Amino acid sequence: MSTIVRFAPSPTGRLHIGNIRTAVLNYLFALKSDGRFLLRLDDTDRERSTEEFAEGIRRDLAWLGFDISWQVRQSDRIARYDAAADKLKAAGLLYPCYESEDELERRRKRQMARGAPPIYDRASLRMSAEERARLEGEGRSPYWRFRLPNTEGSDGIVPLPTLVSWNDAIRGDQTVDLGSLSDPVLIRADGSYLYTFTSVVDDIELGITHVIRGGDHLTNTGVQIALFEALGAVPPVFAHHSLLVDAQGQALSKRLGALSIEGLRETGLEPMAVLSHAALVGTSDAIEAHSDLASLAAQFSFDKISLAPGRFDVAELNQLNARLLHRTGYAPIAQRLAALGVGGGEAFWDAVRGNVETLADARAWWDIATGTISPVIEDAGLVATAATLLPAEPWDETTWGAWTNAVKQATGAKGRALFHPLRLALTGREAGPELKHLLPFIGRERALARLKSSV
RNA sequence: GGUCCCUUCGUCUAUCGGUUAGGACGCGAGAUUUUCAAUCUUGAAAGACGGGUUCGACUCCCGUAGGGACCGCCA
Repeated sequence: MSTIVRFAPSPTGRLHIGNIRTAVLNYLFALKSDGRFLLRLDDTDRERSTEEFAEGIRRDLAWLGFDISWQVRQSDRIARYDAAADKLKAAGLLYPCYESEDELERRRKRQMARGAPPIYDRASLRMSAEERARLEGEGRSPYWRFRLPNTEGSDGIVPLPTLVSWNDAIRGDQTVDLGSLSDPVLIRADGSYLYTFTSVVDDIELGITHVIRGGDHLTNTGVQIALFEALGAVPPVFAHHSLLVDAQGQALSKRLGALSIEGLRETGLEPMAVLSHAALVGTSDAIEAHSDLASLAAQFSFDKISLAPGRFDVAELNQLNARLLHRTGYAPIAQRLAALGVGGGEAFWDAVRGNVETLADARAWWDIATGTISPVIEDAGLVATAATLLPAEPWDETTWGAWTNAVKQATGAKGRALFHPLRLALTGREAGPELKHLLPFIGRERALARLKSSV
């Protein structure tokens, strides 16, 4: 059986680095096992899901370089959920409940205050048919709960400890006690379905073989395994990775806009830098920039994924991005450079690539070379002398050496005393690419003007 | 309040009872660049704490501390 995995975000917000970690882990596993990757938009929450977010998610994934040619959305699959729900109702595994949300909330708080677990007491399950009829007569429409199989040996109502276990591809043997959980709500009072249910129905019908998701779903998995079985299906393999925390070790908040993929893209990061970091953080592999997904996939393995929370550090991501760019040749990015208005072709890129953190920095260097800058005159005398010694054009890579030697002879300056004032006057910057490479792009006219800017 | 998970150099981690505790990033130094940045080489740097078990513990057990997840008519 060939591998099928899915990434199932809900279009209630933009993707952030934590989501991408889940996405890339799924994607790499599919790639490595020659399987398929499904993008499933979990949009059953009508209140919060929007088409705009759905579009944003697709854009983010496309930018990252995922092949998202196979997509489904849960809002298109309601008939499937209806059928599965009917099946459960017929088997007496889905029962109507009539408490209001407020009532449930109050009840939970009371239980917590008493130090008791906030578990639903199955009050509606104990209800007589007459009572149900009366409530419905009043116009109350029920919401529906799945009756967890945790009453073996009891009266059928009182839950008993019931362990569900599975062998997690990342965490090893896991168990969840269904006896300590509430019967999950599967259908809202308005008739819409909840994730716990739709996810299982889809996983069954779309033939998902591996569910790779965050550890925040660990308890869901216990419930969902019971659902798979209630629907007569064999559960897929589950793999729960740890969640990401920020550089301070705090939980990654979805509110942090800068960590959205959109935000990362806007700051000029390369997709492969983001992907490399997302795939490698919290694994035993070195965090280094890979140039393509295939190379990341080649070394993917569940047992390399740590159980401890992964630490996401933007500074590290920037570093990764810089290193990726440093070793990127001209051809793959020629178009993007042109789009940024960077000229000079391959020679210019080779001159500056060691000094860029993002591609936009190449534009900054192009502007420094060919635009208007504010020269910094550190040593007016030396700079003035240098101006008079500028060779005639044409200039090439040997010009810098010949010129600085002449300046050295004339002034006696050498080393830092010679080069630092020249760099400051020519570029206005403390650090930068080798001037031997940059000087030809500045050209004699601009160089002369910059050197003479002190007078 | 309950259940579950995690804790090794600054960071991400290797080790699955016996190691000089290894690697990667970052940091320091050297080389190179007649300057800087980039690049290359190299160095420093670690088992949360307290108890056990054992000839021997980073590794197994218990406790403490810290962090995380879940306990929704969210996903």
